[in-house]
Amino acid sequence: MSFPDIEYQMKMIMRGVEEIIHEEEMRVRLRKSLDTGVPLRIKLGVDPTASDIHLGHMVTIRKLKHFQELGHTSIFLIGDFTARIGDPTERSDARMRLTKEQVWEHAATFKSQVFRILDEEKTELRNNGEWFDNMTFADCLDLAYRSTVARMLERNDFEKRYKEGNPISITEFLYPLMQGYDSVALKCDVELGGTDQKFNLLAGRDLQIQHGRPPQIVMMTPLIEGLDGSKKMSKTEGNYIAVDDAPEDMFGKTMSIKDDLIVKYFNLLTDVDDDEIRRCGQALNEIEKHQDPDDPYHPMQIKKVLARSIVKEYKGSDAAAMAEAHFERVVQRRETPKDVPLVYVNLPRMLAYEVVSQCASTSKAEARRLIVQGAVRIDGIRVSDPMTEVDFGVDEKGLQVGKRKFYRLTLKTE
RNA sequence: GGAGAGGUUCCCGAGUGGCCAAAGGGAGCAGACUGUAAAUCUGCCGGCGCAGCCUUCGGAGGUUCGAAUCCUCCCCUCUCCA
Repeated sequence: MSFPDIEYQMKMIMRGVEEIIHEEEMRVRLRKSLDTGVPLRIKLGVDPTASDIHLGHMVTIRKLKHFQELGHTSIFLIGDFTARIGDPTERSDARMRLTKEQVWEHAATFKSQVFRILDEEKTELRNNGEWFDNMTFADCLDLAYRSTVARMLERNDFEKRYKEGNPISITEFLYPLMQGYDSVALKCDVELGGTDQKFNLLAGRDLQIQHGRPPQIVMMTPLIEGLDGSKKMSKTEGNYIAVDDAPEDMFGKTMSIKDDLIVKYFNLLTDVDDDEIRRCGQALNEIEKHQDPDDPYHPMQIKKVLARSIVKEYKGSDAAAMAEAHFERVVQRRETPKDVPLVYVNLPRMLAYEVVSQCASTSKAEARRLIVQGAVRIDGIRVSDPMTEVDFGVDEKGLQVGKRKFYRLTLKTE
């Protein structure tokens, strides 16, 4: 196996990396693999605690991909076992325990999402149940012996929870050790993670040394802010763009990020080259010079480029183009989208709120509110009385609820 | 094992016998505005056959005309002592 020269590799690897421990070790490792022709082993572990992979995960997954493209061995580790304990990172209270079944369900959907980006052929897909499932209690004690309570309490998450009188389960103390042991078991040269993972990542180095192996290099990527613009993108916050989102949603959600985040998103989620990103950043700092909406450096145009490249990466160019057209049509021009789902109704005449409740699957109270608030249009005409009667004749009726939900209604005929 | 504190609607958190479907904040939704699904402002924010009724304040019983609020038992969490 041959690899590109070290400086080229470093450039690829280091893009968007916030911290590396240690850069010099990385060079030494790369040198060695270049000399011996043996690829490095790069690990990224993800616990299947939820079924959606979102762009926050993709920052590290894309990094894994970069290594893969350079010819190294990318290991995607599914934490099927650790998911049942829960990573205490950034938690303010103990996690709910998941059952084995839930975990496997999530894991299955993970794979399909991850391999949109990673080359399945070249990826070493592992799960940590491989070694943890068969550990004896004695093995477990041996692992626990490797650290101390004081070390654990050094961690901010724990210290804070402890001080605030929130519960910390003993198993959560075990978590960093388990993640670290993954690195021992997989003989990792490098482990990737977000900056919030520092403690867990470093645990891997300690354990590797204790097992007489060279410590892994730890590479941390920045956390990416979600749609609310301040909190980190996460399932819990609901501020995320999911890999499985429909192309239009993915595009629209990207368009809704704060302007300040554009450059960061470019850096971490696209392969757009550095110079171009710099030009965009420059333009965003001088908005007054780019007031013409057709100017390619108008903030909205820049954001469209971003949205397009993100959607393209996961859904392909055609879908990206369609998503963009959809955005222009529905959001910018406030027109009805092209593909409106057809919904069958059972009765020839219904009250407006019943129609809304049925189609948009809201409660009836919610439907009434929406109507009163002016969110509902039937055939383009705003309906403001929930008790308005709607007749379903031969023709379809168009229903709009809020800005983004559209339905075509037609009477079900046997 | 002993002593104390606490578990409230999606989340945080107020409420200690009727005025409580339960303050306030966050999230969410809607309207206006906008390059934008941003920001801001305004409104909504348990359900239903909706001026009324039903379900909710860890769980199960009980007291009372009436309970998130009082009593009993149970479950869970935290703190201190051992």
